[in-house]
Amino acid sequence: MPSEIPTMLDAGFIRDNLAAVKANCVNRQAAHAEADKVVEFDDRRKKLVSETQILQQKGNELSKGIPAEKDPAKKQALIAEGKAIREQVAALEKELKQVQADLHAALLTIPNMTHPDAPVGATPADNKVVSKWGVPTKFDFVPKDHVALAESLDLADFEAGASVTGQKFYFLKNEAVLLELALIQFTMQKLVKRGFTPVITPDLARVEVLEGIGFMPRDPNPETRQVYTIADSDLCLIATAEITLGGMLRDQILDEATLPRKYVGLSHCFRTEAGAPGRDTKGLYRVHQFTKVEMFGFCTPEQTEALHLEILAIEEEIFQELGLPYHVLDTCTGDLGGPAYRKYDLEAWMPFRGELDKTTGKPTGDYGEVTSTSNCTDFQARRLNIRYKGPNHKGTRVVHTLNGTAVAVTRAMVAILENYQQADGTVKIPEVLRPWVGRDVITRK
RNA sequence: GGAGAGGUGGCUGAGUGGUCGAAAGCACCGCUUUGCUAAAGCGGCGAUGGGCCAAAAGCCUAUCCGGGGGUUCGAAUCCCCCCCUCUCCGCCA
Repeated sequence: MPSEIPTMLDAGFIRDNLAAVKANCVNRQAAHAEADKVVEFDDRRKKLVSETQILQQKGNELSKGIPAEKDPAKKQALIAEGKAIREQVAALEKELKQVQADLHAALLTIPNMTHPDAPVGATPADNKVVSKWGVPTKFDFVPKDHVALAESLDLADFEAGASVTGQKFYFLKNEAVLLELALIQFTMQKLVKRGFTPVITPDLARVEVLEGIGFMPRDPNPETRQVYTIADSDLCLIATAEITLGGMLRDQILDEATLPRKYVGLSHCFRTEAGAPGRDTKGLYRVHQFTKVEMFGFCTPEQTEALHLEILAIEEEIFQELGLPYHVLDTCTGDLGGPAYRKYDLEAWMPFRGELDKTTGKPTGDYGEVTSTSNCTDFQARRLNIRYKGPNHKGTRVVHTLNGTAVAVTRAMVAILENYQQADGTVKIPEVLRPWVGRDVITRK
């Protein structure tokens, strides 16, 4: 058979664990998941495959005999018979192709399985706080939000961003520029010391790579499509370096001795923010383009849990060293994306998020997502066709992939500006960034 | 962007219509020989799907020579489209 279309979950796995898969789909709020269809299509596929193979075998044997046949009449008869077989095979293959396409479409509706300890729940409200660090910042003066700070300290130009590119684009200026570069340096240096290989990735990638990671760039509806596509090409602007870092090793067979492989990638990220119209319209919290340093790991199933916790620990360390209060959420089943087996979100304290206080009319402050880390097990690697070979098993096995944000610059900047502001309107620079920013405080020009 | 060359197993590389999944070499694994090392000899060594088997081992079978389509009883080999790499030229940060 022509090589199978790589699938997200393995159809055989779904067949063998149908009840568990269906229960998981319910927990994941995947109402449109078609697990039964997967089994049905896969049955038909198998049947067609073996029918085709029997015919092909017949045809192969026949062909083999033709050169030896000396009698011209008999030879012609054999050729005619071969022709008939070829036509039957072609018909079966056409049918098979359709079934494979149906199967693939059904498979796309099935999310990854879920870590047994992940909280079961429907909405973000069911995410479970698993740890907390620091104390939400209190001010003994009237604080400003980061937009006001950026304006008074001349750190960003949102009007110019809107004018040149559009709403939710921005120019960074002055210390904000140095802050971005400092955040990159701070995290890169840390990760390199931890054995991560630094990478600067392309900011664009092919549609197939996006799909392999779990994005849906072919979403025909521009109202819901999450990524920007480049006209007249099969390229998209990447939404995260997870896409390019995962794609980096696609179609490769890795040596088990080289696992786990850990990379830290720098890229720009582009997001249409479809489905979030009117949310967080001001400032840097939700923007169409930002810079991000991303961790990405390839490992064996045995290593996957430890690597996930390692990535989470690094994310926590980064925010501890930045001195930003945060908590960590264990993402509930209903809030996990398709590819994630388990996901932790790290949310930093942001004084200007949250509900408006009814008496003062001012925000009460809330935690806002700054980084996250997902263990995608073999979900992405199966589609990207990334496998490994080792001495203790025959053939190849699919690797596991994990990702985590080291720093998403704009979100970190929101947290820094708002938490580090002082009564005189200046903003202190977190200690660990000072060597790269080159100063201790951001002051009025 | 223009002209040319080329994409074959982990690597090098032969193969231009039929016992070719593919010579040979390297690498790798096993065995033998040899004070050790080294070397030599012999053997093994691709992926994916399907089937047999309780399962593993093993066996059988189909498909895969950059990707897709076509011609043919039969394609690595012929034709078309696409992608990629290399060389030269042009352009350019």
